[in-house]
Amino acid sequence: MDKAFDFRTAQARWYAVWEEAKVFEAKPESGKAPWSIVIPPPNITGNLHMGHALVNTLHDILTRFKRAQGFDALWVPGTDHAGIATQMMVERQLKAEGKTRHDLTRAEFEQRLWAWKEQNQGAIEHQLKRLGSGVDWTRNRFTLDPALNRAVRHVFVEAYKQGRIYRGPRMIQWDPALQTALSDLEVKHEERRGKLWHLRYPLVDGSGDIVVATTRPETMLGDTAVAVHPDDERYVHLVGKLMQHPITGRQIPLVADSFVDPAFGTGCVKLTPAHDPNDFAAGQRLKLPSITVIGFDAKMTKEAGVYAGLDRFEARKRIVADLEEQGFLVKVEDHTNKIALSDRSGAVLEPLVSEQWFMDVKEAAAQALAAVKDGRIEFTPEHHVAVWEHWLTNIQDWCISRQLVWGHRIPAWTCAKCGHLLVEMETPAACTNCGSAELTQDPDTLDTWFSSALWPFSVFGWPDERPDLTRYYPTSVLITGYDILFFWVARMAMAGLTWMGEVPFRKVYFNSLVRDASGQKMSKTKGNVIDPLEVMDEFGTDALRFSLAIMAAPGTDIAMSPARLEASRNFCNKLWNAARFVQMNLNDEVTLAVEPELSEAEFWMIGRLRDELGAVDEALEAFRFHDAADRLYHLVYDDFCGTYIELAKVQLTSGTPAQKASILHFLDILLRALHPFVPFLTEEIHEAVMAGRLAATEPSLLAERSWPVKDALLQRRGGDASLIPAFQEALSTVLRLKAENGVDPAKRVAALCTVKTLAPFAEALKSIARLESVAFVEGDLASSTRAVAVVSGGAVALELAGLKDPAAEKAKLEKERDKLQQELQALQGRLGNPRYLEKAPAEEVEKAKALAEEKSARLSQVVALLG
RNA sequence: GGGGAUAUAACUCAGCGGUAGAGUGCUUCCUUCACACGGAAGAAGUCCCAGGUUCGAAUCCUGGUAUCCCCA
Repeated sequence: MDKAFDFRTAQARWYAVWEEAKVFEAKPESGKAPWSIVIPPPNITGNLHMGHALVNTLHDILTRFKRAQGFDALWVPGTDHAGIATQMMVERQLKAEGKTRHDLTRAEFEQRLWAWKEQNQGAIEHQLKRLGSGVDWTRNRFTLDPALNRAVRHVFVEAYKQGRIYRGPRMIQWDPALQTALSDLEVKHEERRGKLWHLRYPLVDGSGDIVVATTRPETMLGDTAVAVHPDDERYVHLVGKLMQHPITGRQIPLVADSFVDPAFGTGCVKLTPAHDPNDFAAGQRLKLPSITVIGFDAKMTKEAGVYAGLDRFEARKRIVADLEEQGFLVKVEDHTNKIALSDRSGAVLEPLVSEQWFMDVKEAAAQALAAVKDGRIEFTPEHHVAVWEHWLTNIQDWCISRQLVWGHRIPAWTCAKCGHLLVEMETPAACTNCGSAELTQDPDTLDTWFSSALWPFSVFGWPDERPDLTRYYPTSVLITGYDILFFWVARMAMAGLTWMGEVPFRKVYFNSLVRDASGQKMSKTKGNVIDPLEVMDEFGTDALRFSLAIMAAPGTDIAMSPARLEASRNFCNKLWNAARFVQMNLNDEVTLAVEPELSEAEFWMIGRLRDELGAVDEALEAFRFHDAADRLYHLVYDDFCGTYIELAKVQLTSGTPAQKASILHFLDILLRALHPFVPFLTEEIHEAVMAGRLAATEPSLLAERSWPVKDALLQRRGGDASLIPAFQEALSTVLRLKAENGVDPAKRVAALCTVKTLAPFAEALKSIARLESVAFVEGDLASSTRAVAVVSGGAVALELAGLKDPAAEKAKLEKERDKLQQELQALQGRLGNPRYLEKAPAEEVEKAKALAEEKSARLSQVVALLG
């Protein structure tokens, strides 16, 4: 083995080997219990970023863990067609060629889109492999696959028949830049500094004026009323009167509706049902006409008269100027208002009435809500339940049609002859009403999330009955970001419950956001993006994965930093070198089949492994990835390398095969436990160390070996393992005395110890602390030629002749005495409190008593040394 | 306007009723038979503030303050 872990070699080799051995393929015939998870399909436009790296690392850890536990573990991969994002990319490409999509036929444009998909899909898949993601590539899916299209059509047709999907004119959020409708979720509200214009509307009967306040004067051309609150005493007597519109001259009534906020502006608002969601609703309640003055191109329509053809913002300026000139502008105030922006294009959205397809999700929402409330779906962290509840109880119908080409085409046809609407699974040849063959398919496609919602069952072949579907649905776990709680998680829950009659996943883990070292969100404009691909080249994939895992505390964002990555790289190298040390001291006789010889150090190590791996197991089941990784880190660093190998060095370098076998076993157990976290490193070590030493029944790939928690060796108990902590204390105390007294670490001095039980560790102490001798004696160690310190159960001393500084020595002891006295006082205070003795658990009291005794013993030792 | 989260060592964060923890950084020392991507010793914290519950609170409750996120 090389002196340092060469992650480049390991990363390049193993993925192909695992794939070749079909390690990641589901084994439905295996007779094992199924465990399944579906990937949150990355966009085909995507490149691996830290968010992907985190989600997929966690997926991979769980999947490898479950596979090792003996489940038939399946991780289904796939990619998402990402309607808007992809179409934007291709349109940009066309623009570079000096064209727009309208220069192409629909078929030609579609061809360009597919070509782009073919070119780019491979990138993200390759990057997932680099990360080590053990997905079942034989089950790879794409959201526009014909099979998945069947699922989409099936749902659309069935839902239409049931009345859950309908078409109609509604007010929707229109993106003038992308020329499509959006759903409410794709809208971002942003605060902007604007104006509040106060406008005078004269009453027709000449009895005065009404002053309305508006943030959007350009829409006034579409006014069909002015509204006040029905309880507003200032205006109630005027309700029903007519006003003359200051620009159009049209006569419009003053109406009352309780949606008006009397405190806003003047308490009078103009009503423009065609251009504002509130006004649209009020217009319907009050049966007001609706006049559209802004078109889908965001320009003023013919209805806008002299302003027709102007851009909406230009029209605003002109209208305000004209009003001012004609004396209708009362005043202008500064005003911050929330405006609706497109999450995708950033354009200011225009609320417009438009003929779109909608899905009524009220019933499904109620089901999804119930599933979380009654525990059929469990959330980690739990607090997302509150958000889930809030959203699902206030849910609106979902606008599912998009004026895009890239996506699932809506399976609806209109008959040119009789106007009949057909919604069908298969493309109809003739109108079912009049028999005409002149049918035109709806040009629109469905919201990308429509197909994503079906993902947990469409990937298994639904609506067809497939063995995979019955075996792997519902999936076991979903891991995804909380930012798509509504977009995706909620919709999958609703779809699963509606179409499968069963939740799509039993547990949902919401992963954290990956931020930069100072906790800032990563963004290209800030220039603080850490690219996982670069990290994998610089620190290694295993270091990246381990860093992500050890920081993945549920509910807390991850601050990724080079320092953390370095720590993980060092950890990988540490494990590598421990393995290297073991490997270089083995001969062919040492195999995992050899019965290990166990002594105190081994029993101690077994105890550590048993405790910690048990905790790792629990942590993984509860999605406490950071806890699991942290325990493994310390198990390797402190316990295995720091303590055990030091103690077992003699056995390792010159012991019997039986003695070496125990060390080999421990390493084997650690490799199996760490494999889900750092698969490349551990597989590489496994090959270097375990090849030829595995039992014939064991798989030769670590990726196929079992989870070590139930390993027979870990069940062994015996020996006085509790001596090890005492030994560690004695050792570090000796080293401290050397350092404090300025003794060169290499200088061999004589040591004395009053803790007789540590006699068996004399040789270990001598060699690790580099002492001349260790003598076990009784009585007081105090002497002017010795540096002395108290340890649990006694004291240790170094013979230093003239080297030490008596004053400093005394000060140290006095400080320790004071501290002990303080601690003892606190403990005795507690133990002297009758209410404590009465109410605290007996176990606690016992612990406090034992501790008090220990402190007291130490204190008398210190006092004795001080003379 | 409504909802949620977070405040712990210089930095980034664990812990979340019973004696304050990690990684990094810092100080001092060590090229000792795997590892300087290493080893050893050490310094460093009114656990945001104020009340309350409790034998006992960094940990639970209430109210502040600050920061962040989501929804309208």
